[in-house]
Amino acid sequence: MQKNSLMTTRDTIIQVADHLIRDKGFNAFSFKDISIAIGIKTASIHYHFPTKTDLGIATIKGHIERLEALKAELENKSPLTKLEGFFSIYSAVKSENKVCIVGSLATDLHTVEEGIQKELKVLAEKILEWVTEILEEGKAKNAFAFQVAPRTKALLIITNMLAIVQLSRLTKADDFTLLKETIIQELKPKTE
Amino acid sequence: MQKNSLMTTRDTIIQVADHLIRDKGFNAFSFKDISIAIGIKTASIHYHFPTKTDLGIATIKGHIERLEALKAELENKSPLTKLEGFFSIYSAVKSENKVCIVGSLATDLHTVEEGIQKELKVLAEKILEWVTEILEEGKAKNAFAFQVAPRTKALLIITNMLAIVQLSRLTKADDFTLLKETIIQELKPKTE
DNA sequence: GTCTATAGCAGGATAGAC
DNA sequence: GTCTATCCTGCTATAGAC
Repeated sequence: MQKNSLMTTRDTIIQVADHLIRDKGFNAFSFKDISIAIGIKTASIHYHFPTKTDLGIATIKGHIERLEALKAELENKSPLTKLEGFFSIYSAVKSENKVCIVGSLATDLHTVEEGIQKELKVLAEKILEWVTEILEEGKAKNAFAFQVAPRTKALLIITNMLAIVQLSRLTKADDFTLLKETIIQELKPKTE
Repeated sequence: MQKNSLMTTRDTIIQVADHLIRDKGFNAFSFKDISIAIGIKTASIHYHFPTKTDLGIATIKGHIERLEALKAELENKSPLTKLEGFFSIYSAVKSENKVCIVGSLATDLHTVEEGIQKELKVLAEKILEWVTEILEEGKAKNAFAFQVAPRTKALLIITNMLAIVQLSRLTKADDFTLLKETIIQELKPKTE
């Protein structure tokens, strides 16, 4: 990863940290990794982020911002387009064989400071709310058919995505695409 | 966790390591943690397991053994009983607010040595095979109804379990039970 | 804002006594 | 099989020059 000249050093650090967390986990990445990746000394990283916790929080906040932006961008689109937009996040994750930030930090939850835990809970709730809304709208418009409560269906779909990027590191990378397409297919109303 | 006098020191170390990995992650637990938990010095742990990798491999092998034992124990039971047996693994995980060993190590996969990666792949494949078999049998006996291929349905169900123990650390602990019961309900054939 | 230098600590691992 | 003592490495973080 090379520092893009259009980005601030601060944002570049966050971007590299994000990739490292999702590739190796929060406890396995070091300031040295970032230092090497962007050609800056570790002491300089501390100027932008006094502690590793600060960097972790900023990384999660970045995800929240991008999620809000995606949601706003798709506001007037169809429920199916919205859901595909949500899935596109995980397609990008899988294309690099990384994992979802929520899954990565949830497994490390009991080792990170409270600031990170709190911010992660905000992100998880926002994801769950958005997918629930998409499913509710889809059902109301007969774009989707499912029997359980929208929030329950959202949990089922989110857990499918969150875990398949992890599990397909061990089974087959293709299993990601298989699940993504199966989920969309099963949501379509049966024409009888 | 206290050393049970009926267990060998070796097995006690594995048991503690397993809990630590699923609570904090492989990179966050230390020999010192085990040392404190069972009242033995870290150097003594190295007598049983020369390296941390050796301990990690032994921990995964323990899971494989218990999975095979559970599978054998349920061999002559109904598909529903088998599936509930599989879910009981995750109920136990969730009751301690820990996560599945597969998810924990999959997120750390790129930081562990090849021996651990290989053993984890064996475990993941065995889980996938078993659940696929249960679903195939259940469909053949009209105990379960589902539209997709058994292996695909197994992936959907396993990812639900694997991720809900992670995600419900952030949303609600009850979400685990909600998903478990929803999955069983949805598998039941519709009586029309 | 980035650097050099270093403090201070914790980790995995080993040697050798008992 | 467990102990004490220690090595070496890598980590987060800080001080102070430029």
